[in-house]
Amino acid sequence: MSYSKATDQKWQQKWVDTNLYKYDENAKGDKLYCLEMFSYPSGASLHCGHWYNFAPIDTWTRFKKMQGYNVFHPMGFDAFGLPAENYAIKTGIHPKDSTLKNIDIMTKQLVAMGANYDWNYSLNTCDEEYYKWTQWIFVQLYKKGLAYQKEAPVNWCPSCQTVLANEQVKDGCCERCDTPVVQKKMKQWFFKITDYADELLKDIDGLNWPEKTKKIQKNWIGKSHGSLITFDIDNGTQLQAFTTRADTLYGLSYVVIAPEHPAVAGLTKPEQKEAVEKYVADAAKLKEIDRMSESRERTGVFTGSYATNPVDGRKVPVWVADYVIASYGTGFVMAVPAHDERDYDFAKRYDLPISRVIVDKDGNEQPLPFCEHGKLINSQEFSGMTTEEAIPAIVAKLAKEGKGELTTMYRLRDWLISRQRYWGAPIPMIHCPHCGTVPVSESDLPVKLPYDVEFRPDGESPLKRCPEFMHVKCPVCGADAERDPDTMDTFVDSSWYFLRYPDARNNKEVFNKEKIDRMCPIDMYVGGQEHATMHLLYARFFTKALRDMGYLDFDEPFTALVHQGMILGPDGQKMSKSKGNTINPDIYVDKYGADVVRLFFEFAFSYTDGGPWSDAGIESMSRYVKRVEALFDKVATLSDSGTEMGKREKDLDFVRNNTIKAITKDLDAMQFNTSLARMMEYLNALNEYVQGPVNKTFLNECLKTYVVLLAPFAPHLGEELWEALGQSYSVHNQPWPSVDENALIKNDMVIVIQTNGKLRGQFEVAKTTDKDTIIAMAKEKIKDYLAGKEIIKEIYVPNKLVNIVVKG
RNA sequence: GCGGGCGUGGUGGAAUGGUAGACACGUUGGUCUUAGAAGCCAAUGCCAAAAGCGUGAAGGUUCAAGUCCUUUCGCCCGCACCA
Repeated sequence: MSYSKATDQKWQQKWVDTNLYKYDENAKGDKLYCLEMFSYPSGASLHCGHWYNFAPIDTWTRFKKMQGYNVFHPMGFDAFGLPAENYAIKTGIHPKDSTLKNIDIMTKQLVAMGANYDWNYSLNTCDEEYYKWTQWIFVQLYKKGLAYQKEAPVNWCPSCQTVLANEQVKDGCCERCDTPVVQKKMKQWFFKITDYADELLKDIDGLNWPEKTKKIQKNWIGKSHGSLITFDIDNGTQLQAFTTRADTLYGLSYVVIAPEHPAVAGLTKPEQKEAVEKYVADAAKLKEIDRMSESRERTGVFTGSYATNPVDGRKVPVWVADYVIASYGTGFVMAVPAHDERDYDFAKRYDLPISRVIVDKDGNEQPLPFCEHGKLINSQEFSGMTTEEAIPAIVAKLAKEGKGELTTMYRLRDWLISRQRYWGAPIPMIHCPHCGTVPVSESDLPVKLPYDVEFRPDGESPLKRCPEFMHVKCPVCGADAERDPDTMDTFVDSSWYFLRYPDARNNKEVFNKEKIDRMCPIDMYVGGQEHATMHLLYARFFTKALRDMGYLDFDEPFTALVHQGMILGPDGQKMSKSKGNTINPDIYVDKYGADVVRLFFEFAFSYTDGGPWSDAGIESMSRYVKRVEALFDKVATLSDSGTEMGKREKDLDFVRNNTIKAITKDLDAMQFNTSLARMMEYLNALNEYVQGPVNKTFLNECLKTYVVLLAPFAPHLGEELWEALGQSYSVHNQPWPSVDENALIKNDMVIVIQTNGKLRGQFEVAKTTDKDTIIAMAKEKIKDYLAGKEIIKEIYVPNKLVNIVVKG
């Protein structure tokens, strides 16, 4: 026997011929919906990251199937997106053609991996049959008031030539291409995810997700408790400021408005006009990364206007300064230099008054700026109160005049989903000169993405240059109208794909409600951590919005979540073409077979950590496979020695059952590496057993157990060995072995001897031995250590150890 | 700055407060071979070794600490002018 790629092909064919992985929703067993994040059909082929995500989870789902779960495990493709479009611009190959070709290649490779997906449930987001429903959901969100258009300063990536969502900007740069992002004022479509901020935050606690990911989402949503305070401005208007420190209001020195704030022009007095306009224009030119820079000095200009402090009627100047962000809170803040670092710096720079109104808890004057909570001074009737007492008290006083309220603010902002690019789902909206913006009739969906389009990016959507696409009749009044030329962020496509899988061929509705409620939520979701604030947040929002519209009945899409680690290059660096340290798994599949590559990924690291690729590691798994085969070859030549079930057999049976027990537990927790370590130990025990006389019947049982345990890890080799044992197809339909607890009961136990916690020796005794005897035996064994020492205490941990506490 | 996480042999990595280093890789020696490779056998935390010392460092709790607590250093990640 010699496992190779040919073995893979033999069994892959048989699996297809026998429909082994066909999902039957009526099959018995508890439903288990397990999903890996679907992949983008990129250029060449499945890379190590895909393998590491998919192969171990394939093992896990096989294990769960053997345990009796009715496992639903589909796979699809996140097929829209910029890389295909950029590739098209470079090579002239149409995104649709390259994408469909890549999907075909990747599907073949997933089959070659030995994955157990039922392809009848597959989907692909660039398919009309799919994006029809993406557009349908957009229309439902629009009707529900959760999709709206707004002119706002947005993040613009000059390289990708499109706007980006906040979640797609990292350190002021485009998450995809690392180009510094600039702010641009544009009319764009948003999804009102902020309506769900509170629920998205609240429900995180109930999720079986990695704590870190939960924390990242909580921080991203960023709830903070504070107050809204209304200021009268001397131009007759009012402005609201959000603050967490209403207790410092008596220390107010000035107020600040963000340069992008629409009220800036109205506040600017004629004599300040030139300076303010220049400042606002300069701020607009700044790249996000420069504006965020810590080393930058805080600058601003006086608008000429004054605001009235609502608690004491004093007038304070209104400044415009870019240290205030238009999109957080109200874009207008009260400045208390004595108790805020930023305001302090600013006041120093522009020589604005600084007055202390907070002392520490003990009444001491701390150096300014003092930003901690404390006690109020110089604050009229509130003097002497603590920060915690003063905030509600001051807000209550303001509330009487309608000028204050306690409130919560979120960092989360609405999700900008328009993209000025071609390769995405068109936004199903029509702009009519008479009726305004109206949705496409549902019966007219999908709005098909035209094939022949000049998709060179120039800051405008390529679809704008396609008259056949743009010209349309208004669905309300029938007048000549225009389509929305933008396409949707591809994260929209992936925000609901997991809801489509169970009913992927439904052409009447987005999905059947009864079916989706039965199949969802997803019991186990596996994918990269980089989606913590993007995909995972958007998908939760979609689920809740669809629930509120009555299309489904659950609150959260992903009950449990696991992030696989990352596979690095052999040099320990992140794999990248520019570093030349990429590994193509195909080469190794050809040379060693898919099972060896699977085993390497599963054995080499703990799943959530990942680590560097290693040729030696692959080689070692190949040797393991050869050792397994060698054992089976050897046993085939052995004849029964006629031995009874003696000590050697009992010892082997112990290892067998111990292996079952350990692997059942470890695999459940996705600890593939330790599971395989147990398999190697079991193999070593079998090898030792076959050195001597064998009870062939018993040995065959042990080998059958071995193959059944191995099958989820190495599905092709598993079939081959199962066949070699003369068993009937398929090993993957075998039940997961159960532990014979009797076999784990040993007559003897090993007692460890310690003095003061230090190891001094060990011995074996019968399990029935009583405590006093064991302690006496232990003392006898280590009498040399005890000589001349005083015994203070004797500790016996049942069945485990004796610790003698000594002095001297 | 704030918030998380992680530091264990030459390497990847194991260890419900109870034998640290499972299982592998590598290395060394042996065996086989004309020779090499592969296999197989043995050894392998440090120290020549009895003893002793060992989980980034320093304290503490405990009969017993990689594991719990405090301080500290280093690395990684998330957020960051969020009012």
